[in-house]
Amino acid sequence: MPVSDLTTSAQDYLKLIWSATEWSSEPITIGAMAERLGVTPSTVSDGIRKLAKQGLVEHAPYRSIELTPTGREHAVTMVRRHRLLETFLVETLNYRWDEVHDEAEVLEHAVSDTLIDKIDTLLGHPTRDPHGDPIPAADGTPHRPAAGPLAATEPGTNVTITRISDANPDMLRYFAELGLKPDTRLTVLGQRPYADLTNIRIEENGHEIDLGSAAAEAIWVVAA
Amino acid sequence: MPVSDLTTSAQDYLKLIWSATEWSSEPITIGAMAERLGVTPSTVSDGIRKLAKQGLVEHAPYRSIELTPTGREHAVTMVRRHRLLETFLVETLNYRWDEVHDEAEVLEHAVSDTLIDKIDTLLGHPTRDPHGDPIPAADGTPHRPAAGPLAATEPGTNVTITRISDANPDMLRYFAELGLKPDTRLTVLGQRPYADLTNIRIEENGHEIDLGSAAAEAIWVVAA
DNA sequence: CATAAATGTTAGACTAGCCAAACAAACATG
DNA sequence: CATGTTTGTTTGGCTAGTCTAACATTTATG
Repeated sequence: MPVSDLTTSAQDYLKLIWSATEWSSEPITIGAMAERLGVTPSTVSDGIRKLAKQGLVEHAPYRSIELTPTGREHAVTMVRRHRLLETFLVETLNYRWDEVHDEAEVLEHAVSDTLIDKIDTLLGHPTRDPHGDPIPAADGTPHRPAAGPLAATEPGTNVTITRISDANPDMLRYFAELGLKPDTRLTVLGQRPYADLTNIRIEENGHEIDLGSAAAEAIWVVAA
Repeated sequence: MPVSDLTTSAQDYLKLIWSATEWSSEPITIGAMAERLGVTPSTVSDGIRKLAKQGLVEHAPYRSIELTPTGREHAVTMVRRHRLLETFLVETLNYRWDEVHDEAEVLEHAVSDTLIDKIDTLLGHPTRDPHGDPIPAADGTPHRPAAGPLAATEPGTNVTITRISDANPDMLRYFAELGLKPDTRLTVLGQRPYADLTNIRIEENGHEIDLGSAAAEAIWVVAA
């Protein structure tokens, strides 16, 4: 069964479950899903039960949610669509990287596999989207760089930004103004846990700034 | 209310009603709509009643269907979306002109106004789609060339193809093989109404061929 | 370790789109 | 111009997604 035979909400559920374990590894809860999708927990509970009946997730009532191999395949397909679309919107249609998330969120349910292939070809098989997130290959193999959040990086370390969460467009605009984007090099000057601040220097322009914890959690880095 | 607030089926209904009067001028019937949309008449009857309640169509039971000004505005927006998307798929993503109809049919419900504007800009504000159909401007003004179907053209006339109906992809592929596309010049050699055949010469390559009535109705021409 | 708080599930109701079958109006023709 | 055929409408039923409110289970804590 192709992914396009799933309802759009089933596609959203699978993608969300997969995304939750892309960077952390704690499985997502019904409540957290409801929160992210903007629906009530009862809706998600019901939806998950239907996905389980279709063999796309494993779920015993009141217990955790796991993707089956088939479910994971569909989820990765949706993530691939989303990230290729984001890249396409930026590269080909002159969108800014902070504008593409919502547009891709809708388009990913409407595009055909043919269109995705054409985009992939036109862009030369890109491996990262505009926020630095890896684009899974057509065969579904993901590649997860050994990155961690800026908030958890030791002071004194030289790092390179790998990815920036695209969840909050306002935050993305702020990062863009500061010159923070994938591949930007930073030095972590200090962590002040009680103030929830991370102090960094941006090597490209020498600016020293403080980031709150929401920001320092959204930026993922690897040692330079 | 923006067009994106309508359900996708409402968008389809409005577009279809508008399209029915683009080239002919007989208003469409419930039955014809059902046929084109692949649903039963009862579904359409119900849908039209809802559109009337929203002030998008005028419809007294058992009588004809007319778009209100608001309804027409939304319909033209959808036609504009469809034709710009078709053009974009051909120009930017290397689709063939016979492949784009179905893809655009789905995408037109998912794209934002912003995306349509970006496409329009990228393509340099095109005025015709790959099949020769006029693309309504953003302000909704359509432009309808003084064209008529090839089937109704006097023998001996020199004509230029203005548009080719995109309803049937197989037919489009056949036309493409013959070299029939917008701006191709033809001479109508004869009309044989009882055999339902139109005999033409393609000026570009000198070929003389017969077209059945379905084909000769799908090709619209103007005197050269 | 019993109980309260947090979390998840079920039940019943609503909307939108669709269908089949029963019904109503309009139209076409003998 | 009356009647039968064609066309359109209504009714009741189905699915999918959503909600609220009632209920059940798990977890955390006093």
